[in-house]
Amino acid sequence: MTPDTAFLASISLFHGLPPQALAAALAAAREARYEEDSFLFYQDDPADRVFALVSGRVKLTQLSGDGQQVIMRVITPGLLFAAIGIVAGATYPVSAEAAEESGALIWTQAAMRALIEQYPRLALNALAVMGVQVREFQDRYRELATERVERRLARAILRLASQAGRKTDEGVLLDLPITRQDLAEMSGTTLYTVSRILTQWEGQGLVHATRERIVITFPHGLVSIAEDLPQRARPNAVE
Amino acid sequence: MTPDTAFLASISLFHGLPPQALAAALAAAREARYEEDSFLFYQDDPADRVFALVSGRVKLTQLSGDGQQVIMRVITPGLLFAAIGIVAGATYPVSAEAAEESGALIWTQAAMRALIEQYPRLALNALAVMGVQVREFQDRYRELATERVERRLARAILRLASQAGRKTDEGVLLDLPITRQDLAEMSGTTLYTVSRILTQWEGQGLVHATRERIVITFPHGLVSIAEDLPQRARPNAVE
DNA sequence: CTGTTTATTTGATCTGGCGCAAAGAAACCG
DNA sequence: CGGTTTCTTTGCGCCAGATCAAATAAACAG
Repeated sequence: MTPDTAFLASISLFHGLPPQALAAALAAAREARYEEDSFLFYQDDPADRVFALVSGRVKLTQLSGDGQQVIMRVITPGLLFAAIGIVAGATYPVSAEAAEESGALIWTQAAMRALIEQYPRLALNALAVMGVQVREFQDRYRELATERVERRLARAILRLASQAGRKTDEGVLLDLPITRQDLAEMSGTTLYTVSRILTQWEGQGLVHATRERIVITFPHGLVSIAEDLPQRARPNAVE
Repeated sequence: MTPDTAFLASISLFHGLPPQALAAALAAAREARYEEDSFLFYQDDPADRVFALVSGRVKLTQLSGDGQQVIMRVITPGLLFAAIGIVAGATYPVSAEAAEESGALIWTQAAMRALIEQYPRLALNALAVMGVQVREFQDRYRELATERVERRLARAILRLASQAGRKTDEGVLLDLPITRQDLAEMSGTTLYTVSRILTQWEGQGLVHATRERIVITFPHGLVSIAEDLPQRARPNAVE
């Protein structure tokens, strides 16, 4: 499970870099393990490190003044996060919590800046990574401002499926433990509403949801809801 | 009104750069004028230029599939926007529309990349600019997911005041024409609700709102609402 | 196996704020 | 200046979805 340069090459931050750059990056990183429910860093901590997940799952959450929590992203292996740690003087806008036993590569800000100095391409890659994030949050912001809960939930689940979906004979399993509360925090609603919508989808044969486990049995149906296409029920579904 | 290097130095992208870098940047830019209601670029256009506003006002808006519009940012002179244009292969996530007659400096992607090559510090500055944006949208996303309309509207108005507020003897004037519809699109609600809340605030002596014009007569009251402090009405307000 | 904790469902109730309609009111234009 | 356009207000009905309460149900600890 010790990461190699091939692993690094799969991380968007390192795309297009020469082998010796990958080797240097690997040498500059340190690896750390985190047990379930432990925190990698907290919101408002000085952002002085950059992370890449090697194994496990990490949730990035933001807390409001009155204690309400929102899940910003779920990190799966191969993803870079806390990229803001490259920038001097910043603080983390979210907290990072291991949803299960996890391993991560860590670069200090100094190490990352030294790498950038040597391989300026890294800075452009980092800009691209940030750009994707700006876009994603603008999109999600608009969704939240203009769209119904059902559609937002469909999108949240499809997003999860795209990064942690595993094909089984029953359908696409979301390969991470996820509660109704988590889904609510990802789509800006309440666990009650999530529960009701899932029950309804279950009746339409779109998903099979049990405790902390979601299987998408008819992905096209969810896509229809997310995109607002007309027909929704699964063909042959028992109504 | 022709911008000089002093103007460039005030733009966050160019912070800490040596004078000759500013001169080079100025030489690499071209200036353009836009009349009211004209578009600088459209959402989903290839992002191949970076802009800095010299004069006027520009609205960055995002349109959803079914035609609903959201205002992402209001750009005032001295602000950099469309920074995503530095990154190869991206598209603009928003449209940019001149809210009044405006002037902007424009760098092509090629020009900007050449500058970065020469002054790598630029890349780190660009990262910082993007980082601020990621944070801002994450914050606003959470607000939208967890907070009431009244508070979101208070925040939207205070945000506008911080970048386009002008002190008058009546209070802080939002120095740009802004409709109820605009405010609704900035805070994720409808123009009806905005109108009602403003009327209510007017009664509490917090603001003075007329056609396309907002004066904050008791800023502390708005802050109280934005931060959820207890007392709200203006002392001596006529109820 | 049993008690406890954590997650889920479901009914009942309530309400913030949306959407419509219609009537001002201010700006704009020929 | 008179007609038109644009912006704003306000009453009214309504409903998506939040909130509350309580009953399962699944996992877990000892």
